[in-house]
Amino acid sequence: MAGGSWRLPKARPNGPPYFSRNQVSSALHQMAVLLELSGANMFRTRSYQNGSRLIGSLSQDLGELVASGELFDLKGIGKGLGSAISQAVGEGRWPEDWIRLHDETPEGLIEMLGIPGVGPKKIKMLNEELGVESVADLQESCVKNEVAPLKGFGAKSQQRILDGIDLLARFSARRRIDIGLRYGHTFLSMVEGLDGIMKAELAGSARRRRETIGDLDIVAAVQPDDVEEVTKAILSLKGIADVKGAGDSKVSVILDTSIFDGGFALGHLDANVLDAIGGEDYEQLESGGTMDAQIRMVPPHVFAFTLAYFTGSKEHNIRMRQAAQDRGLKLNEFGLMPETELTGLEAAATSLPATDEADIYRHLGMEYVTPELREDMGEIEASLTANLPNLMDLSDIRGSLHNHTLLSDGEASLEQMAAAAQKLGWSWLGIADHSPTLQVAHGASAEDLLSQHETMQKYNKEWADDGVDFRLFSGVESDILEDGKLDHPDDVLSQIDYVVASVHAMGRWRSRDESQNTEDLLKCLDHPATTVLGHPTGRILQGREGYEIDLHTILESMAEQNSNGILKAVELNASPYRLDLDWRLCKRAKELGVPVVINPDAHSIKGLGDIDYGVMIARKGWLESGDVLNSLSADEMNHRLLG
DNA sequence: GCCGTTTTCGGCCCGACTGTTTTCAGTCG
Repeated sequence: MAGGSWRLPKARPNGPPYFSRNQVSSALHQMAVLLELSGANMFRTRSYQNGSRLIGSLSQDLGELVASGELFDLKGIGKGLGSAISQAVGEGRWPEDWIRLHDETPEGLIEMLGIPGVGPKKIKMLNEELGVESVADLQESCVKNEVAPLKGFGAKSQQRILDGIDLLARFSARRRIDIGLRYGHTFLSMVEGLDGIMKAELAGSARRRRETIGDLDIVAAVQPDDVEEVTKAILSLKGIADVKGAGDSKVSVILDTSIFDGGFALGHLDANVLDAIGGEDYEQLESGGTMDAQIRMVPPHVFAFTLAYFTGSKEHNIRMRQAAQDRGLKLNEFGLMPETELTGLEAAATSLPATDEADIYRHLGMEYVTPELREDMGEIEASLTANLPNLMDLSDIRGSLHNHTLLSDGEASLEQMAAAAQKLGWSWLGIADHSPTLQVAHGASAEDLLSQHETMQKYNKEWADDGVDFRLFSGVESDILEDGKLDHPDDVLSQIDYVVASVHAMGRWRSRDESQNTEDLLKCLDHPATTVLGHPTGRILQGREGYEIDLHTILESMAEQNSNGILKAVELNASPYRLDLDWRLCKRAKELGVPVVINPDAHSIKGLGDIDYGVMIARKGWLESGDVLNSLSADEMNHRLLG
């Protein structure tokens, strides 16, 4: 969710519209959390949450929706939210009661929501009874034994809160997808190998390929008679640092890096990324990191239902349940059945059968929805009308445009990178080393750039003569300077094949507002040499927010140029630290007809492998092979770049 | 706060777990 700061977004100076989609979405999200803390009706809270999601994923222009009054036609926006948003966007003022609620709520209470087992009701009570206003206050109260005597609390609750605070302090709960999947696949293969496990699969956000993963969910099919033995076997597996609980159907553990035989290493990081995540200290944190995992054991005949349920998302599940209700059925983790007095596994005896998840969708008149798409972002409707995309996959990749060599801050030579790309089965590779302004990355001079271009031409000719289906394209990752200017003179840029234009001066860009940043990027994209917009928001996952930018406007402008036959592609930076373009906007780029190019931003041979994460996110963003430049042959790519 | 053709009130997805209770509230996914 957008935000980070818990103040209501500040109005632009020159409205209307005074607020962007992202800002309104962020304000609604903040309100939902604050309302929850104030003890408001949970359904009211949910309305704000739904509103936040809805506005955040709008493709239409919010200013126009407000001006025309069509805002009120959106399902989920009624009189209350509609007039609040209209006033904010039209006049630049948030409603008085929103401002008041912000002023009245200590920020520490929001932080307290992160403690496991502590929710809004308990926070409210702790605040009212003990005057607790922050995590630190709460810790102190627990130590002084003030919490246990409170009604509804007790000695165990108090200890659990203390443990939770400890956990919170050690590391924020979510991990990047590369780390999460390494833990997930390693642990899954260990569990799969145990006697009594008939089959097992990764569920949850890892299976949905979210960019960050909270904890691992594994669903396993086990005969009821074997559960006890299997539980024992799981608990004796390597890599388990702590056992949080082990019941009849669920084992909950904390994994640490001892699960990895060969130790745990990070790949090469560019200086910008290192800077954002706190340099070497972070590596320490990383190697000391842990990951929570839950294994749920169910009888084989309910496996598909449990897998679907724990794959989520929560929002997707809600829609699925409604679809079941529409057919007079009830859907839960045990089955899909007529309404009955029975509950749990007993009720499941009356369930329609499902050997896999596709059966569940089929019973509801839907096409199978691949896990990546289960976010309630239009997949339910597409599934009901048989309009789901035919998603791309790794085998569609034939090259990528944004990679580095020794010429700037890469670790491998041009020759090594080319050989590695060929080994991957690619038909082409684009090299885009840094431009001079980015001194921290040893940005290459114009002379060096052009000399490397010559070398590539020479290799290309040799390959062509030998009948080798491989070609290098020479580009540059140009910094975007003041006023949207590029970092080399036009006569240099015109000699190479393409330009990836990226923002690196994060300090300056983050200190400016959305409209200024957007304006500069639009100017840069108007430059005839600019082909690709690199890591469009500059975000580092778990590290820093990107600069503010109206990507909808940017993409619309790029769409217009493409429709005039001018290639302007948006990068999906595949580094697991970035995954920028965000998957939610991949779908928008596709709708607009803006080509996406998945780029590993490789600084080493190994770095090329990050393309995998890019493909995961591209799939999550509904992309088909025809939506990405990576699927083009070398000849087609040559034609798109050079006409 | 939103929704709706049995519309202006009474619903809003569902179940497990935990710790606190003596029949349940809060939290979580």
